[in-house]
Amino acid sequence: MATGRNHRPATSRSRGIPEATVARLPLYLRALTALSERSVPTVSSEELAAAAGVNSAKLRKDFSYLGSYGTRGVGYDVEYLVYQISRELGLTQDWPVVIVGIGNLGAALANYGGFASRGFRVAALIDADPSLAGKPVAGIDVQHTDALEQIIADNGVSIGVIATPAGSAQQVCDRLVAAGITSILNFAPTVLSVPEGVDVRKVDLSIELQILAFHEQRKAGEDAPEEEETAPPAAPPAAAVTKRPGPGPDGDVPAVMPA
Amino acid sequence: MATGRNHRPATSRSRGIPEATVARLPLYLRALTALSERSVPTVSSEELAAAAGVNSAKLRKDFSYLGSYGTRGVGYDVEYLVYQISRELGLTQDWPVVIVGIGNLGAALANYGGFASRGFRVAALIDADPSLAGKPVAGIDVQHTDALEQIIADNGVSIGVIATPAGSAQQVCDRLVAAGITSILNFAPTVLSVPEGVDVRKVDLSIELQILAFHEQRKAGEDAPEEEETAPPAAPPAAAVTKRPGPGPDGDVPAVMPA
DNA sequence: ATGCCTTTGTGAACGCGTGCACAAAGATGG
DNA sequence: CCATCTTTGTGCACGCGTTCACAAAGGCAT
Ligand SMILES: NC(=O)c1ccc[n+]([C@@H]2O[C@H](COP(=O)([O-])OP(=O)(O)OC[C@H]3O[C@@H](n4cnc5c(N)ncnc54)[C@H](O)[C@@H]3O)[C@@H](O)[C@H]2O)c1
Ligand SMILES: NC(=O)c1ccc[n+]([C@@H]2O[C@H](COP(=O)([O-])OP(=O)(O)OC[C@H]3O[C@@H](n4cnc5c(N)ncnc54)[C@H](O)[C@@H]3O)[C@@H](O)[C@H]2O)c1
Repeated sequence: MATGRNHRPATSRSRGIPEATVARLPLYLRALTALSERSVPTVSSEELAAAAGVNSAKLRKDFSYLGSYGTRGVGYDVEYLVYQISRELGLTQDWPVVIVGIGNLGAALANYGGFASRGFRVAALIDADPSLAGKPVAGIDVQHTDALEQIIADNGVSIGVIATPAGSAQQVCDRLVAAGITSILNFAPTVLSVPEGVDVRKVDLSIELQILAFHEQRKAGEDAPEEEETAPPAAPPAAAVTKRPGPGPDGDVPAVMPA
Repeated sequence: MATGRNHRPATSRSRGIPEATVARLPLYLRALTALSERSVPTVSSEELAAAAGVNSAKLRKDFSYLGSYGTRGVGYDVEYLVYQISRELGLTQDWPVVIVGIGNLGAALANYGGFASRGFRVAALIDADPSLAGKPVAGIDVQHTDALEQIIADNGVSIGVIATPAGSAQQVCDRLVAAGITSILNFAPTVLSVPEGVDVRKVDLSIELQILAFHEQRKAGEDAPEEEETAPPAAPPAAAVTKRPGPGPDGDVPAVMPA
């Protein structure tokens, strides 16, 4: 996932809904919404699971955390389930969101229609660049960072999106938190440190690609076991390479430099 | 994660590196690169773990899967570790990447500098819109979808990025796979079905926000324990007769998929 | 060399998530 | 009302991931 991972350890479970289940609820909701638009009245766990790309047993267990909303022998009422999941996710209310850093990515996010379609409303676009201030992006005037605190307070914003360069991310984060933001979606490739009670999720394209590259390399290595490294293994750390776990993934073993 | 979760179950483990560890290696690599640029020679697991935002024991265990690259009493050699992780992730070679769908998001991705900084090279930008063909984005001419297969074959591309609307994603995916792509990063809000051996990771902004909203709602609920449901819970499933719910319950989400 | 101090590497315990498999529940038909 | 069939809801087992805690390893000073 492109999704953040380390969330909250296990402070107090929110009424018994596992984090892994919460992460899948939007997936189910999307599939259910599609069914709803096709006026499908009911759906079985098997069908819905296929549409969401998960195991049917997992789906049923997930739903069991929400309550017994299905009918045995029939399935789940689509409309009813859409409502229940929406309510559980807090989508029956409107969530004003501020986007900070209106560059390439920030502008794309502002233009993204998928925002509004789920109860998220772009309350403001904020950038530190004075030349951007006042200019409209996606129909909303970009505002200067100076007004950040005021905007958040006036609109009761609790969710912020950071799309600034990595170097500014922590600073922006601190200001957002100080202003009352308690949930942050971070696109900058940095680890943000936040006080207790503030949720941070990160989206890091670079990490996703690197994970793909890892598996890609492994696939290639299986097909062609005879692979030679291009660059020399660099200098080992002085004289400390003591042991190696059996045969490495490929033949490359760093040369042990005699002390 | 914003990252996809369900990866490969346990087909054939890459000889000992857990998926969770692989997902953290880029994080370590980023922190190590920063240290390297500051010419820090060695780093302890405690320091590095803090920089990467993880538990130090976890970091040490992660590294133990790669081999014994540390020195007890001292720590890890930064340069050496950078190389080892880069090699493990397959970043010592160049990975040509194609981006399909050069709209708001695709253009932002094309302009993203973080691509090239890790060995990923944008080999081509592809879009179905004829009016885009030939126009330069981020210094690269957009090419029409017709040339997709040829581009992939000519450049030996194995990683593809999908940034088209959801409705086209599966179709684009199928073409990519048929052309030889074996790793896909999907930004479209759809479940892609791919044959065995093809890796898919998804980045879904909407899902991330919904997860944040869930926790946000819970925080609010804790502060105000006396909260009664605002909207009536809609009609229970009741009799599952051929009831066709015309106008859905008021709690129904708008849910309009952007075309 | 020897002893002390720091830090790694890892065994083991634990908790979470996943998936199987099935009993119970309800619908449906006779 | 009963039989049968479908599908839910879940008990249970298993494997993965996380974390603790500590012995071993190495550096460094004496
Ligand atoms: N573009 C992508 O596809 C992409 C992909 C993944 C990650 N990212 C990350 O997202 C972030 C933004 O990327 P981008 O391509 O849009 O960069 P960009 O340079 O185009 O935009 C950054 C914007 O942030 C503004 N900014 C800088 N400091 C600020 C501050 N302190 N307060 C408010 N605004 C500030 C700048 O004025 C600029 O408009 C970067 O951290 C990048 O690494 C981008
Ligand atoms: N913009 C965002 O911030 C954002 C965020 C999250 C997810 N997404 C998703 O990313 C995708 C792209 O978003 P966007 O805002 O860039 O949309 P967009 O409409 O601006 O761009 C889509 C592009 O894809 C091209 N396209 C359509 N069908 C194609 C096909 N079959 N083959 C090749 N190209 C095709 C279109 O010509 C267009 O240029 C969407 O699925 C969207 O839901 C976007």
